[in-house]
Amino acid sequence: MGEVSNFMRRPTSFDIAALAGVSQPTVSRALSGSPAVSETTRQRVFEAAEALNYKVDKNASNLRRQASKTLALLFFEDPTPDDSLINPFYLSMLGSITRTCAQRGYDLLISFQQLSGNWHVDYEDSRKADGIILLGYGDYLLYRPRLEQLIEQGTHFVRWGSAQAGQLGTTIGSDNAQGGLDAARHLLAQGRRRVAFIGTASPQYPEFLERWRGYAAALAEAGLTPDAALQADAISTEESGHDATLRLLQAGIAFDAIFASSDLIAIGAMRALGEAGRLVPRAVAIVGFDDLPAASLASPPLTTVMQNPRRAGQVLVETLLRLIEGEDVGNAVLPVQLVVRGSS
Amino acid sequence: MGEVSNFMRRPTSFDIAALAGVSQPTVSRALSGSPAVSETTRQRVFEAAEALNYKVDKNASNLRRQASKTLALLFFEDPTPDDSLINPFYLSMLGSITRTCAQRGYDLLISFQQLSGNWHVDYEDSRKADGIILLGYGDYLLYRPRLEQLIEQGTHFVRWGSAQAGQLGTTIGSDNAQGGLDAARHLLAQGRRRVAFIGTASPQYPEFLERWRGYAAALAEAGLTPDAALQADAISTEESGHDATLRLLQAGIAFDAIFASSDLIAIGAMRALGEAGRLVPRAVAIVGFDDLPAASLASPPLTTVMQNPRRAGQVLVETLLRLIEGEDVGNAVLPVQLVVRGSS
DNA sequence: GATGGCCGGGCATACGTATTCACGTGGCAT
DNA sequence: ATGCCACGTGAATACGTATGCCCGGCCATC
Repeated sequence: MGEVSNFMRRPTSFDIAALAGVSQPTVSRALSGSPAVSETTRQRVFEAAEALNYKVDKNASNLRRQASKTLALLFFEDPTPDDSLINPFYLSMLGSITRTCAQRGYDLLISFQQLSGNWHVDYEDSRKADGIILLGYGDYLLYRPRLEQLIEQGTHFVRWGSAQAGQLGTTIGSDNAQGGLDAARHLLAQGRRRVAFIGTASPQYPEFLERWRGYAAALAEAGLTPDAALQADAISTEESGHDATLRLLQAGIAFDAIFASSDLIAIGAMRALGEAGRLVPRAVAIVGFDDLPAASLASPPLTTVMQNPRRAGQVLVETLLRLIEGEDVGNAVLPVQLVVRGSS
Repeated sequence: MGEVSNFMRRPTSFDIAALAGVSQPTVSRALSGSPAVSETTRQRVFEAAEALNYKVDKNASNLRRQASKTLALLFFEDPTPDDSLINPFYLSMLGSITRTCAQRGYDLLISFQQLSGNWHVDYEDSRKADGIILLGYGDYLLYRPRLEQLIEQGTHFVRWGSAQAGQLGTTIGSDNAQGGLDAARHLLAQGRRRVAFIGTASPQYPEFLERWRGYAAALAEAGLTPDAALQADAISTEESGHDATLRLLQAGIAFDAIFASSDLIAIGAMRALGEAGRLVPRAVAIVGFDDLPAASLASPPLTTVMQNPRRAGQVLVETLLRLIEGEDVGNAVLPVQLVVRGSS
């Protein structure tokens, strides 16, 4: 009884209207919770929709409303041309972002982009998304022109990055300077005096630069000045951290601590130290940045500056939604927290 | 010159038509590469579209074509009610899935679902997606009714799971039995005779069950029979693996090897062994399953059965697309590979 | 009992593209 | 010169929902 043929085409709002004995517009109003429809009518409509297993056609709905109730998340992977090496920190944001989206009634489109390629960020242009979230440690100089383009087109977007003044677009980021300060202070408080910095202090990577600034400020507090010989360039991969540390070791530079600008770098550094027979933390104390899951699994467990990916995802989504609603929102800086473990 | 007012509404295909001196349908045909339009006309249309920075409105396009060129990816998280603990193995599939989608011209919607909640898989019903990918180690008994529902509705979907006969829906999965066989054979070849199994051999978790079967087969080859005392239940978390191992230790069961049914379990087991002062691999050799990034970072580095997430993602997407196109496709079993490291 | 206001709901239309159908044009063969 | 066909294109319409406008009826007020 009541069995609906599988070969019948999908029901439309007209079918519901007919079954409920109302007009199609009333169906639309009832289902979208318009106050213009009485409770009894709404009830009838809901029952009819239930009976026919009716679902609003989002394409038609979006077309009419000129909004998609969807956000797009764009990951940028740096120059890793092969694939699959996604920064775990971003991945752990992902959960939080999708959840916040869902909670606010938005769907989430996801896409990986090569930073180099001309990313046709068509998502908002083609009305598939109402706004865009940009994620990726990347070379800011490559980013910048694209951001200008987005701004010019009036696209709604937020970035994860260094929320300093002068950044293009609305930017959410951790308090990198504070993190660098905390990390270096901690190492200095352990009596370390030759603290190496592995990462880069170039404006190409504003987040790393901020971390370096915090590090430099901590040194200054202790009456020290940054020593260029104690700094080794690395991007945020385990390999790069390993190689940079190796260069320091081979150059014969004396150091008793390392502040690595990311956990992946720190893990690579620990591997290099291990290979060289330098004990952690006895000979070299080490602090990372991010608090990846792998940080607590390393041996010894890695002291690190924790970023809060859950909070980060929430703030990104909420800021973007406010932007879409036309609010005038500013950048946001999220607190970080030093987590002391065995490596320091 | 040629500056377009920012206040002009988005251009439509009519605007392009007017500029190119053709009709709107011709614009549609030209842009979608229809052979029914001459090359010179196509050229004019492309130039006009370029000039006005025109982008096809996907909502209108999808509505008309009755297809969205979008897939939906559903992650299921087991009973972790808090959040953010996503199985890293799935995350590394994610990259491959999005890339394969992009390559085939599909967008990807993503969503996290609580296995317990009544997941509204409206994506295909509401025409937001043409098909669905289901991902998640989950209690199969909870899954099953939902799968039945999906099948009944005629939804196009593929699952990652145990691709054994009797599974509902098209299923892609690793060769779990072979992996278990390889892992246990390897341990036995090292001369170990008391090989514990940490995981579960219940039909609720068919993938773990398959791994157990491989393990049991290897024991049989060596003339041994599985000893129930050597098996400890665990789900795929570090915590659960730790606790299960602790139970074995406290029960005073003698064992000289562990086959853990996932890397997270293995890492937890190694922590428990470490706390108990049992050396790995001297006292206890251990093999995991998955080859998470963390596996090679553990100390000692974890021997494990590698699943190939890149290949997995590709096969999932390609199978789903063939399903959508009406092809009659079967399950697929992907090969695994034992990676021997320091823990065994 | 008449009138004004209000509420619920119907009519018509807009959203922007894809597709069907039909038409005109040119070339070729008869 | 005429008929046929193929090819390129335009006119019209379909897709399914949301919304502005308007109308009819009900209740309250006088």
